[in-house]
Amino acid sequence: MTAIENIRSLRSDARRNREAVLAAAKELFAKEGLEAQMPDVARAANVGVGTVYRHFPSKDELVTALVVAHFETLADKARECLAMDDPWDGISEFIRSSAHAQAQDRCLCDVTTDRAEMVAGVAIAVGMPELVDQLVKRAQRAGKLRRDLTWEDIPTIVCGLGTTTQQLAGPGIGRWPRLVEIIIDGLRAPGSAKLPPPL
Amino acid sequence: MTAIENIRSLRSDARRNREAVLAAAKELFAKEGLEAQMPDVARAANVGVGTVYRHFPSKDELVTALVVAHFETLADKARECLAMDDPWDGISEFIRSSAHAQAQDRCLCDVTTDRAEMVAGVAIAVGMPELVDQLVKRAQRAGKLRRDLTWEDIPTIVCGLGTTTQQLAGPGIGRWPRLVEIIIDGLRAPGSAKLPPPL
DNA sequence: TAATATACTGAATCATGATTCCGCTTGCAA
DNA sequence: TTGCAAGCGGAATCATGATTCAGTATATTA
Repeated sequence: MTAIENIRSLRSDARRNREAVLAAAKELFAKEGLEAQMPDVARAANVGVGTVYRHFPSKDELVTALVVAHFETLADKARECLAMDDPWDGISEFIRSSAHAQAQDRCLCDVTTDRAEMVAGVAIAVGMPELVDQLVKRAQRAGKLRRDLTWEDIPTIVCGLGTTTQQLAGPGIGRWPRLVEIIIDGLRAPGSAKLPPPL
Repeated sequence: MTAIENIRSLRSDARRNREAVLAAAKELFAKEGLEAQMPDVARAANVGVGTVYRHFPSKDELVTALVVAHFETLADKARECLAMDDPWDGISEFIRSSAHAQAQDRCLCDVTTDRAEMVAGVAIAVGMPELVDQLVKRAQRAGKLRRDLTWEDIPTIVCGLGTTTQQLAGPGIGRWPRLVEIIIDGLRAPGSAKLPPPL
């Protein structure tokens, strides 16, 4: 059930292959979403299907591994944002960067829809809720963020933006980062500074 | 390729069955998304699989029929909103109601991701772009809506909100309509009226 | 009400993709 | 340098779910 236990104990070639599979999977799933096929992952990693399965007993486990990696990175980003001087820059930057990550990874989008519980579990495991809550509270204390926002609203906003932003991109590609900014701007506390009305 | 041509020319039982299939499909797909299975649709409609296929040559066509129905309704809603006295009430109400519709229909969410071109085609066919553009321009002329918004931004916002709103609902169910309001509020033109800061 | 074109049913068939499995390699400890 | 446990490859197998089709039923119409 569980994937290979201790990576250190792996034979050198096995370790190498494992990395190759993860890298290939990350890229392929990002591009094609959950639809990406195991044989293709194997091919992309220059490895047989069997090898993929040796390291990740099922497609699900492989996907989960990717999600875990993503959230670990995201948690780092959150800590980084928490350390920024300006609390507003903190959350806004966090939202911005997670939305971008989401928008660049089709699999992440699919997964928040089709494997919601798994994703929630991973997010909790890396301490996301606390981190985001801190980002939110901090910005609110500073009077920069709308008071009626909860940390739970953040993933919803991020996923929503990232997800559709990516799909509907076809016609208006390049326009979506702007949309992210618009939404972020809309989250400011009513009184707080706002860019002057454009044009 | 095309489904049954002239509904009028159908035998009475055929017409009845067709309706039953559509109704069953609408409900089932809304609940289970694109994953819903044809045999289940048949069962739900009290009909054999063969009958489903007689009316809709493929799952794709069935789904398309549902999407068309949805957009026809949405276009009506848009026209209705265009007729409202206050231009701001117009788009905001339109956004609100489409987001809700989206949030209530898992299939709609799947489809905007997996069949983006088809959806775009249908939307264009019912005249959505023009309608939304009018809603946007009208509100902007009245100074109520951010000037940096394009009609293309609206579907992105609506789909994003609706989609994730629905999935991540588990924990914070009941909180999502509020989120829609927050986003809508963020779309106001910088100067225009805004509710006083809550609490 | 008889003839027949329409429609219906659902078991059987197909297609797609995940997963297994077994004979062959290869890193590495002795 | 050997021995062999750990790994590998990839054709074969399974599972799932869409789609077909041959036999049967029923509106319709003359």
